[in-house]
Amino acid sequence: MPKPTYFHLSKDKQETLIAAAKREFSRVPLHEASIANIIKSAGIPRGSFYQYFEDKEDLFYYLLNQLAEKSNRRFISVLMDKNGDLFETFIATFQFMLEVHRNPEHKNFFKNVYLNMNYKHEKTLANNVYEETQKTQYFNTIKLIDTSKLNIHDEQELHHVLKILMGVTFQNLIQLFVKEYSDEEALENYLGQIDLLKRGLQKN
Amino acid sequence: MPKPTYFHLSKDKQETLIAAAKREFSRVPLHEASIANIIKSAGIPRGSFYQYFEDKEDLFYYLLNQLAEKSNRRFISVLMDKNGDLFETFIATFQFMLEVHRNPEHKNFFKNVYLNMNYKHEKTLANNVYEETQKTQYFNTIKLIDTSKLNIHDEQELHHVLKILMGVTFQNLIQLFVKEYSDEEALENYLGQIDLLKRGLQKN
DNA sequence: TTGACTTATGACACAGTGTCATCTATAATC
DNA sequence: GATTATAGATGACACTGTGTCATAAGTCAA
Repeated sequence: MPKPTYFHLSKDKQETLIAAAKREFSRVPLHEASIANIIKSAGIPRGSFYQYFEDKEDLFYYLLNQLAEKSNRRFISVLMDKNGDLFETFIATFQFMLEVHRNPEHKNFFKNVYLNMNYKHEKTLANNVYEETQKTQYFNTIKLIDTSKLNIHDEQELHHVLKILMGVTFQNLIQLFVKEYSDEEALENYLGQIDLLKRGLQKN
Repeated sequence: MPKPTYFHLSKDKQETLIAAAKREFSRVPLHEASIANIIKSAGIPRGSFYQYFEDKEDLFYYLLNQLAEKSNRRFISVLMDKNGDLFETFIATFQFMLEVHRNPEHKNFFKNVYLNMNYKHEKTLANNVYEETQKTQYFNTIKLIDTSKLNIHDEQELHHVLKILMGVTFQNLIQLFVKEYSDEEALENYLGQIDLLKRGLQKN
């Protein structure tokens, strides 16, 4: 999290900084990004940067979290629209992600995020809110799921299902950038995998 | 790949270098590792390093690939032992991985690999051989799979199944380090997820 | 006006990278 | 055996980037 000083800045200055950061993180992935570029682009001195953030990563994950929050709020609202149908929700979310990632404003940023997706990135994208509210958020979300359509016996298995769906979804988003799939190809692959997951991998 | 000069070195010197690299990559993940430490530990001058490798990453992926090759050869031999049963093979491989990762010789190296697992790491671990032989390798492997037990209709779906199983397996290995699970807990979770995958996530 | 506190600033020390001119060893040719 | 060509070794150096810190500048309450 940014230091308190950052939050004392005017909304204007905050946004200038975030915009500069996004520009740099769209140019190159986190580990290649340079603070020098961000401050030059934001027009602030080096010392100031360290008044606001611990380091590069602090800023990056703050930015990523902001974007993730939007997606997660959307995920929840879709889940409600679809009356708790988890598969429909994941598919609609995947389609929405395809749109977001095609948007020039976000394209390169997400490309750099997904091609360098690691545990910490994924966790940030998957958990929208900071620690205190995390558990509550999780329980609120799973309460919305219609478990009657799922082949599960307990909450543990529901958790497994979410893990699997999340994993497959991220994997497919990564492939989108790696293989440079068209939206149609990407969706076709994703639907194929979701379908396999639904009906089971083993012949009965 | 290392430069030709590296392969002209004596086996002895090659191993010294690899050992030094492994030491450094066990200490910290790739992006925090320093060439300065590796050369100090291997006792070679800085200039020599660049005679042998493009950069840090070149050395890292060469090392990771070496270890991955071992695992993949093992995967294939297990697949044959299990008469092409993909689920049994993945489970046995997962168990073997638990053992490998508990081994002090490898533990910290793999911890750094898995906690910073990204697309490129995963690809290296999943494809044992360098480009020329990759496709052949893949086709040889899938020929060993007993597809009669799988709920699939074509090769495309077989590919999906492999993607899904790989993804879930890596996810669980990452969790092993993130959550610091015991081997028993890790295996229980993995078996739970594989079981769900086999029987399908949707109630029929 | 003063003191206490917060924020701003850029020079600086430090760490690490990749290159290159120069030296050394080894092999090939006459 | 002398000479030339080729490959390899070496470490000083230029460069890029990080995080810190002493100092300056605001801000606000008493």
